[in-house]
Amino acid sequence: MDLEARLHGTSPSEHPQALRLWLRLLTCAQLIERQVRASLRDRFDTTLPRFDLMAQLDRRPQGLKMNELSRRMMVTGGNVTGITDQLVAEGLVERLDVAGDRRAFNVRLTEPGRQAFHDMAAEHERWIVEAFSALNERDIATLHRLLGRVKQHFQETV
Amino acid sequence: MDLEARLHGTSPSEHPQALRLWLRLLTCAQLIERQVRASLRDRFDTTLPRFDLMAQLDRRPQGLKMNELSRRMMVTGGNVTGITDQLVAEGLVERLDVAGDRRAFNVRLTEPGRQAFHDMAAEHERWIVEAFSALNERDIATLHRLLGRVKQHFQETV
DNA sequence: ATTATTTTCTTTAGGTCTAAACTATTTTTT
DNA sequence: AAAAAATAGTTTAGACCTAAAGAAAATAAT
Repeated sequence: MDLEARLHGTSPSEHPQALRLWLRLLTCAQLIERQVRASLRDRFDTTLPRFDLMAQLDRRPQGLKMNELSRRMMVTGGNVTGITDQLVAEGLVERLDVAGDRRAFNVRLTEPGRQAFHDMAAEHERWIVEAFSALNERDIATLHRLLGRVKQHFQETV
Repeated sequence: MDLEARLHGTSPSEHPQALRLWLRLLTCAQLIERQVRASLRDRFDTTLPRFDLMAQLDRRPQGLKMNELSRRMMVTGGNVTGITDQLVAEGLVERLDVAGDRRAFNVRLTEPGRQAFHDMAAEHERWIVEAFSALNERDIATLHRLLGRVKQHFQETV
């Protein structure tokens, strides 16, 4: 019983296939995201936004500026401020002054933060692999390619 | 610039394809959902949860009970209470007593609510068709089928 | 029949997110 | 150089959502 239920009982042609696809896409995303959130909470006592922010930082030893984090995480700046505050309070990331711009700073993982992230990331990866384990490599590649077209079209036209 | 940015600069094999697929799926869902939310606000001065609740009710003239709405919308009961309260206040839905169970009631679209929903739904459908317009019918069917497997696997194992 | 359990819905407390207003700084224009 | 505009980040008000506790009614167990 989920979002797609609202289409039950209608003839297949009554709604465009695109609408059915949208509800299914949303259902899949919500199911997986919900499970990841619950697991992060149960296993590591943390949240998805915190994990996401650390993931963005993991590959940049020099850190990222707040607005870069905001763009990459697809959330508002105010939101990044709040999440960063939490992580700073826990000692997992730090704010560093940017030379030549006193408005900005770089946010960077601390060493404990990097270690904590790696522990979480390894497990997170297993959850995701499991979530898609009904598909073989070829199916995954197909999905990835088709969704790539959706994403590109969206970014070109909006 | 989006969620997938966190994978840039890593070799393709460093992360499982499943992880790359997950970030792309999430990005697509967020891009589309965000656009739908903004359009619902700009065009109809309403929100996605309100639209979703009305969509669930549209096909059931007799209405749905709160817990049925909660399951179908994939949100908590308390949340449904709040959204329903708003819609009742606006005269778009109504609570009706259930014969033989004084705890429950059916939530049903009023006639103005049904009309308002149909107006919104027609436009909503166009937004979604546009969002997936980079794909042909066959691609859409493929995506729908593969995501169906993901959904089914998830519901079987979790 | 009475008690215990379950079901249905609401309330509460708290976390998350957004949009918009705000502060401080930098860049551009004049 | 001074004013205007843009940029970086924070704060605020409010909508949304959850988990957990609570209230009322129905069902099951004894």
